[in-house]
Amino acid sequence: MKLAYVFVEHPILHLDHTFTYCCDGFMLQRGMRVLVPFGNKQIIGFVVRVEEVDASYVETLGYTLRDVIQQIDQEPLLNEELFSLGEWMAQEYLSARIACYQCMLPSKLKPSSNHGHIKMEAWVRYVKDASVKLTTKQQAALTFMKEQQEMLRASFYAQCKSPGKKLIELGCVEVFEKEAQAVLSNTNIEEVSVVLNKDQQYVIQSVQDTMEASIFLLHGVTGSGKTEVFLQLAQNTIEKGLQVVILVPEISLTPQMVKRVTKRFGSHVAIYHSGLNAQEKYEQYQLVKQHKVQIVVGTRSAIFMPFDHLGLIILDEEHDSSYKQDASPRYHCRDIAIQRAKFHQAHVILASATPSLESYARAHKGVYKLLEMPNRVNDCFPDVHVVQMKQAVLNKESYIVSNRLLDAIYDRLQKKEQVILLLNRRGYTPILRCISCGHIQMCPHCELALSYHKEEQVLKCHTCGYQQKVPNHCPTCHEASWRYLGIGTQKLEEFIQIKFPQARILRMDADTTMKKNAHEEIFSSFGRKEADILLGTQMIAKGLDFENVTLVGIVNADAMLQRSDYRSAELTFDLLAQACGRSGRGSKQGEVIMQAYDPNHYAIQCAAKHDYLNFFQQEMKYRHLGGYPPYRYLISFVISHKEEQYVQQAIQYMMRIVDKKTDCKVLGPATLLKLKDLYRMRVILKGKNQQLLQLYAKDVYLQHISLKLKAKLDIDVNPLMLE
DNA sequence: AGCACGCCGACT
DNA sequence: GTCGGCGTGCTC
Repeated sequence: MKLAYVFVEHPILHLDHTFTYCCDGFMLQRGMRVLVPFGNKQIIGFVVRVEEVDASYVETLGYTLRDVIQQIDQEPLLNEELFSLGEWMAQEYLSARIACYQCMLPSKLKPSSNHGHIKMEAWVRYVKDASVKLTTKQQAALTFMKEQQEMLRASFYAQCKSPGKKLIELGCVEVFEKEAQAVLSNTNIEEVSVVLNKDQQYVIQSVQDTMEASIFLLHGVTGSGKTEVFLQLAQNTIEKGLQVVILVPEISLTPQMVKRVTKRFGSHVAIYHSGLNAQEKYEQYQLVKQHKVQIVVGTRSAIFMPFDHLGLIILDEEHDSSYKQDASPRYHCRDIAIQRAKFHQAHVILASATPSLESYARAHKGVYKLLEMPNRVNDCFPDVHVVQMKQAVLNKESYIVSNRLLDAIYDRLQKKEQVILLLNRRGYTPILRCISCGHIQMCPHCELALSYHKEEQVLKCHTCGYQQKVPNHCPTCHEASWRYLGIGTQKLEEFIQIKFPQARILRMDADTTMKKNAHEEIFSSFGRKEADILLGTQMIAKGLDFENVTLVGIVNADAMLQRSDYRSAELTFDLLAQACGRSGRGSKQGEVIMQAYDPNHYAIQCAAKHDYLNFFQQEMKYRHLGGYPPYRYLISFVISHKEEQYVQQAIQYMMRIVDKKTDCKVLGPATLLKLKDLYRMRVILKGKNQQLLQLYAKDVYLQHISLKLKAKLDIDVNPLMLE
């Protein structure tokens, strides 16, 4: 008797073990999907092992064996490398194995009941010559098909019209079904003769001269020509017959990377990101699996593409937090990249102008090889001015935009140069407060103030999406007077428009980029100089290259510093440094103006001086004192439920377990803000030994499951956000 | 995650 | 006396 051990489709920890089915009569292999009975439902399972046993063994199982209903795949979906990667992820991030396998596959191949069907297309192919006499046109059509062998039916009809149909009737040409395939980019490969500068040559040489597979940290300032280095190394790798993956944080924000790679490598490139629909993703996936492309450019999930001879992994903007998945399995793309590179003996290049402290610390210790590109291609950094906003307000200047920044904007408008204004807050004003009683309008589902959006005349919750009309009267004291506190992108736009009525302004934030391709439209419109000022949230600070931009204004440079997160200084520095990189990329000198209430903070000072190393050293001191990463590892546990008492209960059980653990520190329990009607509490384990922490965490979740508590437990290994 | 089984309140 | 609430437990 043949048994199949399968994981079922539900990604929950207490189903994270195999279920055994009889699979006599099926040709099953590890890595195939099957339809199985589960309770009184039929669901998808993922086979991990097939075993031949004798009938007597089945008696000892203690449960009645049921039969596999249907075999879904004829070939395994995952190879051994990806299989063990999934297992490793489950251990590393304490998540259900099936969740790991699911996130490695495009949704059409996912072991889950709601996977869509693969699109088929009708094709025709040549079969045989005719046994009867053909007309001249029919003969011509047949000769044509004989040369083509096969083609899309629609194209065949368009080409050969009714003689073609006759050939099908005669059986000379037959119709068959074939999976729809991605059309490869037919961009003409641009012949380039790039002159590399010294830094670029040095980096390329260093990587190429390193024989054993290594991890490099490429620290290159914005505008230092990193992309050209990637392209050269990719070229070199595919010439050796190996595959390349280039990872970017978000495709919609980095259209220029895609453009440059496709220009250079044309039809050798697959693009993979969340903007594609399920069919498109499936087609791109197949391109890699069938070796039709050698290079993939994509976001986080592209790291799971079915490579089988990977030679180079590039993680651009490696510090970016979108590399971390914020749902289970909470993996970091960097970890996966390193893991896969280890298997393939491939190089990894982590690149950033502002590397994460973790990566830079490792490079310092020699775990990663540090490569520096300290110079800009055009050899000049923008001038940076920090405006002390306290002083500006005392001078009776506007509290939104100081005179210094207004003057600079005026100057650029005169010179027909472009301006980018950054304000990390969307909406009109973030808070609506009653003048007479001080009541603040809150979200009914979250413990957060609602933001006022003037355009739509509504109050929005930026966390859960709740919306309501602005109430006429204060619900507490029934007065009809509101005060609008703070400033968002809508209000900034209005303010700037009043100050500069002739200026053409583009606003870019979550509200203006709702629909597909909105990012690209806004960027390309700005690139065509259809606007003078681009203003928006942090999404405008990343990776863009507009040579006519000579002024970047950061309206509230220190807003992020007010957050309590241990990474707030790092995030502030990153944002400011990235924003500085947007100015003066062309031939003209660039300028950056930062407005801050606390201009002496080292994050602002270091960003203003383009001094990463100084920032790194100061921030490391702070992390050392506070016992934060990269000196310690963290694992966070969040308990949530609609009813507060169940959260309390689960936390108490958890505290009893973690309090007994040695060699680690327990932080909390801390009560988090209620979000989406869920009460939440968090406990953090902190320690020097990551493996030990993971062991403890496993213990916590096993006990949590066995106690059958109502509250939900969420585990995050190496959390990036503690707020 | 579903879903059936099981024990206590408002209805014909 | 029954219909149905959602609490508890199981799924190879």
